[in-house]
Amino acid sequence: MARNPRADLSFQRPLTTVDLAIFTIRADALSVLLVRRPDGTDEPYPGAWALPGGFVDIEKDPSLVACARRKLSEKTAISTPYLEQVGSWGDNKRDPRGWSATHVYFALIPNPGDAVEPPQTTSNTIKWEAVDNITTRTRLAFDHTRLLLAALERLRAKVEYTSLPAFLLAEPFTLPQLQRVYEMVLGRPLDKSAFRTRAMAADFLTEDGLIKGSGPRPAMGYRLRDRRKPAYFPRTFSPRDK
Amino acid sequence: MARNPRADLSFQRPLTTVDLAIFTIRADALSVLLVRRPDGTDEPYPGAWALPGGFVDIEKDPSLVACARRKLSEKTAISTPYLEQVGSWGDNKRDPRGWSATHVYFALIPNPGDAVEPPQTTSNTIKWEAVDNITTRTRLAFDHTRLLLAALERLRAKVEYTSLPAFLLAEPFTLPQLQRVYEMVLGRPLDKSAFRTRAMAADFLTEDGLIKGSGPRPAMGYRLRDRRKPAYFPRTFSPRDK
DNA sequence: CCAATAGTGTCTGTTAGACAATATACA
DNA sequence: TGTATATTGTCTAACAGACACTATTGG
Repeated sequence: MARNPRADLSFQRPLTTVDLAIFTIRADALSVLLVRRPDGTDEPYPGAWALPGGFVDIEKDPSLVACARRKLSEKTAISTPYLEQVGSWGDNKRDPRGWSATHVYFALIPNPGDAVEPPQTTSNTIKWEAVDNITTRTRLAFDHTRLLLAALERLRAKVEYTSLPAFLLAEPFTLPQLQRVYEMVLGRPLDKSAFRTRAMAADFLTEDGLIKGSGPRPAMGYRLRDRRKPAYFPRTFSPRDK
Repeated sequence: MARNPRADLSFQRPLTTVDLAIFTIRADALSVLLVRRPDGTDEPYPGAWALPGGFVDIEKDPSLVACARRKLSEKTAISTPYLEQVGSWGDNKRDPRGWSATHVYFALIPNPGDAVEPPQTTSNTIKWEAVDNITTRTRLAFDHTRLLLAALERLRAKVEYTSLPAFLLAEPFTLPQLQRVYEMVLGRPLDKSAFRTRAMAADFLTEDGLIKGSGPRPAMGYRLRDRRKPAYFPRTFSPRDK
């Protein structure tokens, strides 16, 4: 009934975009990929840093997730990341070009080396930024600061009770490496023994031989049992004194 | 850069809709509001049951949430529900009228009595359906079965560790009533003593005088300390034998 | 043998769950 | 007083966190 008067579909449609928060570990810190907005007088936020993303192309993109994957591969050449939707944001203010709604995803990729920063990108159109440098006072294009903080909040919340950080490491990795990633994302130290107990109990790792040279004593290397989805712990991490 | 060739915004835009899973407790069961699609040859799924929702009206709706609230109040006359976004779904198949993306919210409202079913709606254009009757074989319009199951999954997941079910009760309510709601949503019994301990420890209730007549011994009535957002428990419910 | 990191063992406080016991209303 | 429900108390197993201890490498 509410749709009847508009069955002709002639009314104005909102702009539809997909934006991505692509996380990885770089320089011993959780980092996110930013791209520079193009210059040009008819472009909003020219030259500003933004999350990678853009309009849904209804010719090229069969779905929102496909659109997210396309934009991800355009920027990183990573084809099998962990990808999860954060949510959507839409109003008449966030884009000066008109009423727009964006669908936000976050991706976790292993430390990408140079796969993400081909030579020409030293021409500062793309960069990794440590998330600790992102605050509400950060000036990203559009409302991307807000979107990024929401993605970060989601990530940190789930890290408390899932194996998500494993997707930020290249395989094989060691348990001490994995623990360091947890600590970087959460911003607090974790007990070694408790961490190992939890990780093994969650049963999402398979042994893959000792890794030498990483320190005085070689550590066991592990691979993920299932790279598609994380394992869930029965409880969250929580310090005793809390 | 990816936006440059389209700076004119002349490309085709997806259809943008908002759909709602409005939950309440009815007839001692968790239920969801369904509306009947209008008849008419130019309407998709004529006469089929669907989640309430529809196109975003960029004239009337300043934002997606505002759009969700508008559609909610059109159907239920409830103005202060608990409202949470579930996510968004979009592809070229889900709506026969074209590439469409929908933003899905779920709402929790107290048992509404007749506020939701005014006299004329006995003309079967709107109904409450127990969620236990919803399966993947249910035939709702569009992909609404999938959307509803996602909303239900989200609700059930959060009920394990939040006070969300309290939003399904009219205030004041008793702890046994609240426990029954938890059990209805989760589909399993909970231990009385453990439930009370958790609820009181979470500190989201305020006493509101004894409620007589609900049984042999009157129970304490409670109100929510904050009707805007739920409390979070430190752990999930979990039976010992699991 | 020492330093450094990997990995394990032990202890203890907390707490959820099971279940028993008590409290309070109405008939 | 009896019955039904509300509310509290007790016991125990599980387990996270703290922290000490052992293991294994290179120098």
